[in-house]
Amino acid sequence: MATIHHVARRANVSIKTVSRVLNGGEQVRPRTISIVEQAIRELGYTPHGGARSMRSRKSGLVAMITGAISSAGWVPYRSGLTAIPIVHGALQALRSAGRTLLIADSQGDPEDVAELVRTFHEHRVEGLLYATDHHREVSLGFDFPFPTVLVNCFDAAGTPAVVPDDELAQARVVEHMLRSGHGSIGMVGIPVSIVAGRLRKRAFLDVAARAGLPESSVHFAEGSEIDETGETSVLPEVLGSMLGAGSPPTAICFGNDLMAMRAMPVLDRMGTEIGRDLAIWGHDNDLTICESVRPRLTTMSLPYHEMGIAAAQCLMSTIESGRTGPTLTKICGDLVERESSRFTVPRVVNS
Amino acid sequence: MATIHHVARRANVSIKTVSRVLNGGEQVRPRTISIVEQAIRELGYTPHGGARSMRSRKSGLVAMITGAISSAGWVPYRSGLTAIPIVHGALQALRSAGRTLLIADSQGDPEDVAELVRTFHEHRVEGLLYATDHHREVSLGFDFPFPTVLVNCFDAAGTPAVVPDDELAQARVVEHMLRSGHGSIGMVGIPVSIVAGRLRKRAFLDVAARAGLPESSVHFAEGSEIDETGETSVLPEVLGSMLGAGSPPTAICFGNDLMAMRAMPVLDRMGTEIGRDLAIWGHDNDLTICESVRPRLTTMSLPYHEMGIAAAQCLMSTIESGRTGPTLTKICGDLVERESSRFTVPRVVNS
DNA sequence: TTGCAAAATGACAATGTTGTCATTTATCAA
DNA sequence: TTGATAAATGACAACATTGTCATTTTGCAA
Repeated sequence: MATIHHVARRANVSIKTVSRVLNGGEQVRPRTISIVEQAIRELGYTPHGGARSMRSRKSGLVAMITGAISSAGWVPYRSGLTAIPIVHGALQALRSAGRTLLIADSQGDPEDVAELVRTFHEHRVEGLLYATDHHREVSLGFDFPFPTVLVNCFDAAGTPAVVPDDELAQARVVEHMLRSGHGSIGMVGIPVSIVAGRLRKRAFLDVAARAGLPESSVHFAEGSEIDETGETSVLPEVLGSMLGAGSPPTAICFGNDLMAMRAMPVLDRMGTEIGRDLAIWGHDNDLTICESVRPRLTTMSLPYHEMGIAAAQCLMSTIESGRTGPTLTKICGDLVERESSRFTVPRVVNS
Repeated sequence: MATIHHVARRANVSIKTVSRVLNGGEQVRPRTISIVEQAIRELGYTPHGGARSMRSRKSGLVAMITGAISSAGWVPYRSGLTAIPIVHGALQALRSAGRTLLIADSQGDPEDVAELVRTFHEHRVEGLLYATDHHREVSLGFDFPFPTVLVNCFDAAGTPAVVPDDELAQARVVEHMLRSGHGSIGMVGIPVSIVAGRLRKRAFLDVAARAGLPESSVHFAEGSEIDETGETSVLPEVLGSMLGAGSPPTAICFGNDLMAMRAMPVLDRMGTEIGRDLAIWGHDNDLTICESVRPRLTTMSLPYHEMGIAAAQCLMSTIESGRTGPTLTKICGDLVERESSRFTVPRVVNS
């Protein structure tokens, strides 16, 4: 395989000059550059990254660990898939900066992480992105030998992290409800034991209160886990009591699109018609769901792709400057408006 | 940072002995091994993969290109997500063999591939996995400077490839239909312009014919693209004419779970009740869909995870032996039986 | 003890690149 | 033309390993 020596010989220059052409930045005569470049082309020469990294202490490699791609044992369900846009966003940002991504997943096992870090360190990665499948707190357990940015999670130690802005997202949903004229609103959230559930509940209640809605017109209930399979659903009970209340909501936000989809037949059986009696919102912008149900589901997207980009950029700036970036970056999704939040038959919703 | 020299000095041995301990295989006294290992631990030494690869010409790196993670512009829809289990399977197989995965995606742009290959070559990857988001033919356009295995795709040049066994999968669905006693069966497939559509149609018709079903009891129609948004659906028309035929099917297989899900309200409006008048099957085992609809959807899974494992193993054996593996490996999914293929009220389906 | 084979270890070159510093070549004012 | 300076290039060491081959140590039979 061709080396820098072969190129140098062919171009009749020293290896150092070839190196200069390769790396740019230093002064080389344009004529010399083109001679060297031709030699490179003719020999099909590709520099050896390993040798390079040895001398320059720069590998151009960034690693990513993701319990995101799988939790233990690979269950190809929602949870595993959601974080893929994070990978994609990071990939995109890294590539346009000329860096390459090494990827591995932790299989959900913390012991694995130590081994992965060692492997990455062997390849002299310059930084690490650590992504989880949902917004949660983690504890890394030990020091990484390179700059690290958490994605979709955060830790008590204050490692730089990029997370979704669940509070602002929920606030925007409520504002959308109010702007649409709803005077009594409801939310069936994901459990408050989950970070996103906690933050969204708080924002839902806060914004409603600040808007001056009376307590009797603000309904909150906790739905089931993301992966409930439906048979044991609490939705009939929850929706029954919420819509049977004194001043029932005309707008309900569900904790995620899956829950919203599963609520639809329940509402139907109750005789509550979306578009006539009720407007609904989801969370996540899962297109398989949102574009399939009728009416199509209005939802607040999770900005995973943007989070991946932001995290990669944050990491790269840390690598290049040597200084740690901001501790917590929150990114808010967009409200994707479809039909489920509108009334088909125009009517005055509130007074 | 600690190097092999520091370890050698601390352990009072030569660097070569440390190297031997690191790589195993050669004779070293157990006592020496433990002294060296202790020195390694104390110094927190990690060998430098770059230096290693330079001398030994082995990087331990395998690359993966996937237009799978995104097609142009990142649309976080079904198509992009489906191939993730491939990544996961490959990751799993590679890791247990002590290899690390470099990953990038082609953004759907063939020009990008050339650049990616160059980057990978710089890092001296030992092999490449090339995965697509759906089963299709590709043409690589140029020679890769390392062994390559295609996943979920194949080319005219006969590059080793691992693909889903769409024909066998469809055959199994039909056999399941027949075993369940159905005497008239139907299929609303994905377009035959897609490889999977073509293969499945052929298998559907072949198996039905071989089973001796009269032509009038075998119904095939082509549904829309994967990403149809529903408003322009051909399903009402297709299902109307299929179920209005002379001897209408009591069992229908849809081209994918999404189509099956979208067919449900259509069937409902037609007064056809699943579980009483009709049994249905899907393809893909998309859990978001299959576990959410009622009745839950019986489906033929796509073995992406297994394909990832098989492809990685095929690639590694090529790397290690220097000989190219089998040209085409077909892997069949499993039939996942849920309620949509059963009749709730027991009854004799046929004669 | 001695001698000999086998086991264990070490010295040193080689790998492909970049950094350091010296040297040659070009440019331009006097 | 001549210096003086800047620009361009080169020689050689250094980087962190492993391969080759030589040397030392060990184990064991005579």
